[in-house]
Amino acid sequence: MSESVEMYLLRIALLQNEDQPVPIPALAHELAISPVSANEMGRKLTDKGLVRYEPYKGVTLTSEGEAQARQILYRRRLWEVFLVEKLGLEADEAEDMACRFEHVTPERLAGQLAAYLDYPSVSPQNEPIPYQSDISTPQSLRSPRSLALLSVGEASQVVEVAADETTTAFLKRQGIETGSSVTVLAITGDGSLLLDVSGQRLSLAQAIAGDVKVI
Amino acid sequence: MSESVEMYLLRIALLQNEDQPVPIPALAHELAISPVSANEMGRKLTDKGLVRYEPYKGVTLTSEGEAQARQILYRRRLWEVFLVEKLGLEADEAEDMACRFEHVTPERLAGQLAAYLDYPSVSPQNEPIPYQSDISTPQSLRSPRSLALLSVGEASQVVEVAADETTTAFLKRQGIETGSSVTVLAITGDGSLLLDVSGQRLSLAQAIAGDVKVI
DNA sequence: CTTGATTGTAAGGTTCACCTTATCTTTTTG
DNA sequence: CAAAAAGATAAGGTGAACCTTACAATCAAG
Repeated sequence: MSESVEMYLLRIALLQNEDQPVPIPALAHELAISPVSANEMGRKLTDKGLVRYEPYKGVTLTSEGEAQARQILYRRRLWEVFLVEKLGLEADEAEDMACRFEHVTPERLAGQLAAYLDYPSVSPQNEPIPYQSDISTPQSLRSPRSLALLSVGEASQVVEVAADETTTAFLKRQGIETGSSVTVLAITGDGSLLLDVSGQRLSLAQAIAGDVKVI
Repeated sequence: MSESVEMYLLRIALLQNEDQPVPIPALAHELAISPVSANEMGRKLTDKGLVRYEPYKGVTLTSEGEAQARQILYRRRLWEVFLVEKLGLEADEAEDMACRFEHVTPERLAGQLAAYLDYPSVSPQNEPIPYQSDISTPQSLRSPRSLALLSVGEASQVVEVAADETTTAFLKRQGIETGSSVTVLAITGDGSLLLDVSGQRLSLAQAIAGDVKVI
């Protein structure tokens, strides 16, 4: 994987939230590259199976692409920690530098660096560091989103229940609280959901599903 | 300056000893590049004023080229120290990695790294680290060699005394230890040397001179 | 001093990641 | 719904750093 492919993947990962595809022009702008070139690269990445490209919508990382992006981000963040904590750089300089190092850091070395730094969990800017052990939750690169936004078949982990006390307590009794896993089994026309919560079926109105944040 | 230009310069610096031009085929071999390409690059470097190229002889660094090579080597060695001492890599792995980092390390960062490492004077393989302030001693790019190999008039710095304890202690009393400067005043037929060690004269048998490494 | 081995150079090709210009096609909006 | 704006794509180009093949110049050794 070339350095520029890595840059594309990482940028896409950082821009893509809520599973919204990243528009090519936005990507091009971020990477300071012409839209035509970004489009071209978009197709190359598609061929490599790293990205899904819906014209006029944008690109989305495949799980393969996301795994790669995660790796790169992991390296970048570790280097940021090193540069700031050990060498005393400013956070923004550190980001620039880390951006160079991330592309020349093999897996093993990243591991050794992580050990040296005592496995920090966040970068100097408080961004999370995606360790490989988190591979089971590839979506943790993304921000939490509402349960109501999942599509049928998607499985997620609850990270927050932002409802009133009664509702929260009710959901907890149904097995929905921070940390629990849910799978969307069905979505009705009015937006209510049928969930699988550790083997139990649960039906939720959209209004309530909207208060449950998952990653 | 591109990465590959840097690789050429560094390789030339490391191969070039005693001001002998480095033959293009040798350089090509070291860099695992075809002789034709190396020749082409030789001319490019000449155009940039980094190298002097005498056909059928080889290339020699200009002072500009040497300054660049020195910079790169400085970065590489610092990274080697870091990788071995802090991350626990083996010396040869460290060299490989350092070789990647050296090209993405700006001057300022190198300085900060040097400070962090407490300004080491040699790499894990005991190769000298050419700090900018050493510009007056261009031979420090080269590897340590035995004191016995110097010629009359040459001045050098001791980097290692690889002798038994008694000898090492004796030499230390005579002013010969890591860091001291020596000048060869004379060489006899049997290979023994007359040295100047900070104003004092000292005569050494070849057998002993062979154990003293200088740069 | 010629001949065979080195070394150099010319010519043309490849890949990568860019670029511009020009021509669609789709989406958005008045 | 039609026109303007946004986005996609096609075509062709650039420079860097490689490559191979082929031929020319030089050197070194008999």
